[in-house]
Amino acid sequence: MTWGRHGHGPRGYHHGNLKEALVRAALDLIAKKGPAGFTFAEAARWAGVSPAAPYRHFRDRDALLASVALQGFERFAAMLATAWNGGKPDPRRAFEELGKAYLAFARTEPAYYSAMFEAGIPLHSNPELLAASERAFAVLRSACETLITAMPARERPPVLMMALHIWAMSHGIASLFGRGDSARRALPMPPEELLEAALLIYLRGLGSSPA
Amino acid sequence: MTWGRHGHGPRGYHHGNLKEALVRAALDLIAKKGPAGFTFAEAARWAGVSPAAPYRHFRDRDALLASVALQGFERFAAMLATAWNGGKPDPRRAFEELGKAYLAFARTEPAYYSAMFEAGIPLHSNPELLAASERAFAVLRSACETLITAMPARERPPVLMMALHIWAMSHGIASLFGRGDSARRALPMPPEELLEAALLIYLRGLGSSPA
DNA sequence: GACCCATGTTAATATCATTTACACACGAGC
DNA sequence: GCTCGTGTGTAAATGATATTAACATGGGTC
Repeated sequence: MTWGRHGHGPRGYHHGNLKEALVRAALDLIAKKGPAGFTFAEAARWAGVSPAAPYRHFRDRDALLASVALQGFERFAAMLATAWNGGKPDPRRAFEELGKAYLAFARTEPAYYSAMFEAGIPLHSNPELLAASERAFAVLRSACETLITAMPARERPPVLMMALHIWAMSHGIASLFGRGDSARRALPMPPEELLEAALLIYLRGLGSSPA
Repeated sequence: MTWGRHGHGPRGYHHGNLKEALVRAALDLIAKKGPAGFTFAEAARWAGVSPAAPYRHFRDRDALLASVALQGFERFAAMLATAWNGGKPDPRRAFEELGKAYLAFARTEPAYYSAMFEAGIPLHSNPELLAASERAFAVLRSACETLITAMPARERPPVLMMALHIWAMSHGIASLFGRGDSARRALPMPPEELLEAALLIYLRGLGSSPA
């Protein structure tokens, strides 16, 4: 009962999958023209339905964007969790993988990333969205927790602070330098290395590394 | 020859200051409804001219946005330079002031900040804009240089890398947590403290701080 | 004092978001 | 098998927007 609907081939009066198709269409359009260039009507066209059809599934344009962001946060959390992999083989290496995964997501899924962080969607207006973003952040936080417990008690920073620092650094690098073609600035090194170096320095600053 | 033009009082056929008035109007509108909600027509209305008038001064909507961003980068650079103040009274303290100034700008001038970093304007399409952003970055970079020269030769990191790290961290905190009302997340501490702590840890990680 | 050009205006086109009234179709119940 | 109801689409209408083209104004120049 699920077609694919990319504009080819006829279909009945009912689409069968409009909601999902619209999310995918939004992704493609955002990827192509940025979150601002994305248009409700064009998403409908791409899904092969009339301009009014999307309103049966989303209250308005922002609701569709929020849906994209929600799915984005879910995949983001999953990708981060996979990279962290419970801290194996060892926390430090897993932590590096986590950082790489963060940038990889921003680079390979710029549309999701845009919807999540740049579309200006108020997280607080949507409990599901907020919860999904919390789940993604929780991965980072728990990774920090693991790293912290491996530190001498005297050096342990507040978990939340450390997690926020890591997140801010990752997000900063991702949004300033981490996008494929629309990178805001030329870099002397790939973003991954920049982040890796930052994490090393930061962790050393916490005192968790043998000089 | 410069009025104020806020919709009050008559004016002749010519405005006299349209270009500047439009930039200011754009600022107000962006502040009020985000860069996406800003509309060319509304800016014209606010300036008291017909919807077509702005086209005499800006190629299109994006050009106006770029103008706002340009002015933003200029003020940003000036504000950062003032905060850094040549590294006085001493580099470490001045560096902290620099960080605070970064966040203060994002908080007190969210409209500029949005136009500069979130409106999706391609820096490369506009040499002036690129140059202005370079000037702002140069302040940060030169501050890093000063701090680095004060470090033991053995510990000195690459200037550019350090500047990029600081910028990314500041930008990350500013965009994730640093906006007045639209803050994306509740924080256990003010953004300024979060950034200050991050900078301390980072600098310690570089080895520039006496343990 | 006539003219030019920068700067505004009006009018027109095309596209959007969004709403309302209407159409179809599949499934529940008979 | 038939009928009705609800979930999904469609068509048409409204009001706003971006952008362009043709026309208007008026201050400054020669």
